Amino acid sequence: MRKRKGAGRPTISDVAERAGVSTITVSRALRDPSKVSDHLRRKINDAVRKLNYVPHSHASALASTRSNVIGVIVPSLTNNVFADTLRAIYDELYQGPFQVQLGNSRYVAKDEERLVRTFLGQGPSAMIVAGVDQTDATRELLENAECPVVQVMDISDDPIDMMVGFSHFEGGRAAGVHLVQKGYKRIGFLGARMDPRSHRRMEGFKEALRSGGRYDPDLMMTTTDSSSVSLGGHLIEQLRKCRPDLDAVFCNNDDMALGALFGCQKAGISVPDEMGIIGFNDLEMMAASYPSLTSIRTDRYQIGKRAVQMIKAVLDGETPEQKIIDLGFELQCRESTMRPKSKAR
Amino acid sequence: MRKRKGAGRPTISDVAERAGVSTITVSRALRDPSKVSDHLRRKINDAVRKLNYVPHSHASALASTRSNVIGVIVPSLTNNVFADTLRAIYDELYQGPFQVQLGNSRYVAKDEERLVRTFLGQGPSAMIVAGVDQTDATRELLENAECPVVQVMDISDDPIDMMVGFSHFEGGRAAGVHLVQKGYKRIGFLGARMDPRSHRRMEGFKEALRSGGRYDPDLMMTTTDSSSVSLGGHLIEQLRKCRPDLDAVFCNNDDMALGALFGCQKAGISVPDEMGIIGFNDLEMMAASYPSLTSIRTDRYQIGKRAVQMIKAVLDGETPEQKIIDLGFELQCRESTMRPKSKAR
DNA sequence: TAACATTATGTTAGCGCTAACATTATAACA
DNA sequence: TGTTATAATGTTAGCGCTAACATAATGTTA
Repeated sequence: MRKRKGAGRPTISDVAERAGVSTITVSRALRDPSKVSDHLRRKINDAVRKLNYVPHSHASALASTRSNVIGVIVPSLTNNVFADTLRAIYDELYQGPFQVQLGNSRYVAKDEERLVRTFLGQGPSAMIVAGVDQTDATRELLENAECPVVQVMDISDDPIDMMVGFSHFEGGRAAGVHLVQKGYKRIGFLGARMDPRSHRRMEGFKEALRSGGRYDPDLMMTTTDSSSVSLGGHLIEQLRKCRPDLDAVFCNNDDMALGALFGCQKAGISVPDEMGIIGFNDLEMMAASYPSLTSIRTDRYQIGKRAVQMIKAVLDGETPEQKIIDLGFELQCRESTMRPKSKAR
Repeated sequence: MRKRKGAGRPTISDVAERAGVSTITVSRALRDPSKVSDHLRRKINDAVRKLNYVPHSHASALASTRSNVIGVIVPSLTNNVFADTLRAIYDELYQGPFQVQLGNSRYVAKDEERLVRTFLGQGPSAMIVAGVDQTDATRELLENAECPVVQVMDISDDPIDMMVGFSHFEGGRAAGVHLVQKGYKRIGFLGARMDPRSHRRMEGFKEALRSGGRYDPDLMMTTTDSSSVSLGGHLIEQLRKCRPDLDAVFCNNDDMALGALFGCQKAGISVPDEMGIIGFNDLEMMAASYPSLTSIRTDRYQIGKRAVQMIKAVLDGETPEQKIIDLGFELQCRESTMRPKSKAR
């Protein structure tokens, strides 16, 4: 006799038998209780509890051609910026039928493409991807995907489907304007792991310096190394070696800014008097450091939350009033750019 | 006529038809190419590429009663400690058939239980859970799970199945021994979010102080607030208010240690002369700060890597030579505990 | 060359669930 | 009261894949 054994755990028919109903009634009772009479629903729930029944999600996905999986692709698992957004996504999805399928592209476009392909292969309910700089192939895959797609962290005027983020260019520009206004003269840029978002921040920053008459290409220092606190220290040391008259830096992100602060302290350079420092993202530590560090605050948690809310709305059949949500940013001005003799105009 | 439409994408029979073989041959060619002749394998691969075929993982999981999903449950998505371990898990699983199912228990035992229940409902290939302090119900679920289970980050002598981690008690003790050896006299503890692992670190620390004759219960300061840099600053300020003679602290983790450093700098207290500071985990920033911060280095990445390797081995039918892997830790002695007039014995 | 082992491929049924239609019980109405 | 709408439940087939067995093709040995 040809028999397969299954996983051994109770199935929907075990529940049905025990409750004295058909399997489809159990199925309905679990997915949409309103479709089943109180009487049977109670019996079914009893049976479920007795048997410790858990629906088999793969079977359900196969039969319904809906997976209740939301694919999320981020470029880093260790970067706090994405961690906050991820946390929001998980929080927002905690109650409810959806499960997260998380992928780490490690800032490699080809890896992202591979992940998108794999995830789409599972017929996800929705996709969330970081950034707006997908390869053409990835874009095409996502455009043809039959599910809502949200690009997060960044915005552009050409969404695949929906977007939640803020303008990195404007964020960079705000940093530049701030340093110019504070009266700093020889203003540099420290950039690690120059991904597309960092590039746009740098471009915005440059533009601000240009309009302020403070742009000096020699002071723009970038590397493809991944960002870290120690790297911030090394880069500012290096930059100061070539250009000892440097008097302010905008750092790619907060780790670098903290590193730059330590680098200055090590070299006996006073912050903010001899060196202004501004970071990006405003991680929690920025307010707690001594001196406290100026940064551009971004609301990563809110980004994740709104992305999920948009997805839920679309899956519920609603049409979102806006496809692009710009959450903006906010300059947090702290001690690290508070020159006593500020030349604010 | 009764017809269902499916998801519209190519199925294994489309590939089979195009390649002129049966579906099972396609299935074999994809899962275990060695079982199919070169000739057919080539034709099948061509067809796969032409049709852009991606196997339907749910169908596969259902038919084979194996899901290729590895469930991972961590208490925090934003804590760097788990992020490193997670990254290792993803890296190690990147090539190969396995997919990660990630859950965030947010340090709530009941949430962990819920997640374990849900994950087991999908028939995972393996489970990785953080810590050794599961509820009885969670333990029972995992013990009865028909898959390998690895508890990570911590170790005990009573594993559910397998373990990779290190002794937090010993880590705490090492910190205590170090401060005593360095000649500090009034040694405190700053602990945020006192989860079970932090508790064990504190207990080890206390024991070291007791044997060194330096234990003072009034100097042990804990809170259930989640740890942060600013909290480290607040706590040390508070502790010093009550006990101005405090001359060293062991911090729960590195964020707190960094905060304590900033707190001291703000108050004009010199580190390490007037205050020794030691953290836990040795995040990257600890070496880069000024003064650099002493910490207990733990290899979170390795923990994740080894956990996955153990799982792979077991799934390949091997029997691991050891069920408990103690990866240990390493004291990184830096400036923050380098008293000039050290009274090392 | 017969007898048997080995390898490559195929046939069939079923994994656990739900879509689509079918049927029956119940309410609503003229 | 019979007709029809509505709600509650059931029957059947099939989602896309692979386990288990069956068969055909090839190799190996005495």
